[in-house]
Amino acid sequence: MPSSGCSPVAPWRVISLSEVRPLADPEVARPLRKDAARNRKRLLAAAGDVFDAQGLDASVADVARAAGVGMGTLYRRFPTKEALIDALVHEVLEATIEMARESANRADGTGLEDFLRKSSAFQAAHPGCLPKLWNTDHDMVKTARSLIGELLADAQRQHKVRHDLTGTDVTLLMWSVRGIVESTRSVAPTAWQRHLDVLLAGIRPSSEDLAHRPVTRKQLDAILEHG
Amino acid sequence: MPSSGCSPVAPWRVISLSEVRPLADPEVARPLRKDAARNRKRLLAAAGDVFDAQGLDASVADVARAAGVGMGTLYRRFPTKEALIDALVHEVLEATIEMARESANRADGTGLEDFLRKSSAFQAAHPGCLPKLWNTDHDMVKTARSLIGELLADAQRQHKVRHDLTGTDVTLLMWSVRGIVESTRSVAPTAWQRHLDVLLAGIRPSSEDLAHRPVTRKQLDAILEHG
DNA sequence: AGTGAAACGGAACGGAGACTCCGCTTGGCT
DNA sequence: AGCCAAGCGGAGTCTCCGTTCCGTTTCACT
Repeated sequence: MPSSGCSPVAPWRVISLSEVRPLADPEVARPLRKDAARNRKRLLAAAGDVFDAQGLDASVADVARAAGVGMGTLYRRFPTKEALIDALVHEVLEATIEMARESANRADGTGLEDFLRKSSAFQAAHPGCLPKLWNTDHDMVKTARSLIGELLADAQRQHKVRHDLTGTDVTLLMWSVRGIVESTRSVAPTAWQRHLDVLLAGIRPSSEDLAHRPVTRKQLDAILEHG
Repeated sequence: MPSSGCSPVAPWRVISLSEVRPLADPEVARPLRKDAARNRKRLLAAAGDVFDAQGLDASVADVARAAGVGMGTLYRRFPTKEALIDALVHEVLEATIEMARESANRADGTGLEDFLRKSSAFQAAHPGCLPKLWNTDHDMVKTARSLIGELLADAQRQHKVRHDLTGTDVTLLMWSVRGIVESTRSVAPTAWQRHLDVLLAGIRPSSEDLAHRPVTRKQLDAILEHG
């Protein structure tokens, strides 16, 4: 069947799938059909809306309805509800990592605070998947952590934050903001800003050290496993 | 039917029910039969254990089994799962209020920090009902808030905490600790202490005010309504 | 235009869990 | 001792929700 005399473009060729299937497994994968790709985007957008509004307990049927597709479509694209949530988490983590990279460009010691303010704002704008944000997607979480570690080190070099602060402290700080966002978003959507003010005041240099020992990295890793 | 010639002690008399039925409605109520009172205590204890271990998603059947009673017994004592949780919340809030009163006796400005450390420790020891702690039982929550307000005022008078801190800030602070307890209890049950260290550092007097406006009392009240 | 693999919709399934019902038991009173 | 309201256990009901199945439709390639 040599139609045009050459077949350099086999039907199974792999070309820039990252745009269409950001979560594709490492095996050979076909690009999605146009309608399928469109529905995948709709589903993710709808899931974000629905979970933002109702929390992760919202039913997948609600998501499918909001996306204007049937259950079958949803489940062909995301094999379980968890996979759907993971995809949302993936997006938020990706954005968070990007923000950490941008803040790192400052290198004047203000990157950490800049990052904390921006990433908190982003999370406040995407509250739906917050409960799962730091309990999944091990690799991205670790990437984020190491970037945050760099931001922290820089801030400490420039004497912008207390010397006894650790990376795990900063992680807890972010979880703390997440908790406030979750608790207050319905009636005081910007309350986290005030809370972050207090936290930032708490991490500034001080003559007296924090009274208790920090959490170890290993302990936080354990949360990822059986979160 | 005058059996003993007098009936000063009618079967419906109301005597010191608070011990047996702390949540009894304001209407006329009989004391519980001995076995019923015993089972009520067992149920509350079991519910605490089960929810502490598995979270509020644990099934009521698990609670009944842990208490060694049947479903019927559980539901005669607590008409819904929510009522059972409310009873637990009630206990924790009661203890919290008591702690606030004790701390207030200091009146040397250290009461607030003392209260925050003790109540956090107590909550960390009873994590099961934390998600509902501040969303139910309006009256007790308001009592707690006003006591906290007094602790704060005293601390500010003695220049132990920053002058621009409000009662709502302290409330958010407690919610924040709650979030950290919930997130870390499985692998780092004392992590909240370190986090509280940071928060306490953040509320100490400072030359620069917090950047954002505090949440209003009214906003926090709204959370109680439709939590 | 024709074809078939991929995708679609939504009804049906299965399991989990909150809650109810009812026949049996027991504490507390006379 | 005897009565009976109160209490008890736990099987059964009902609803909700994640997931699957399958007949129909649509894309994409020839």
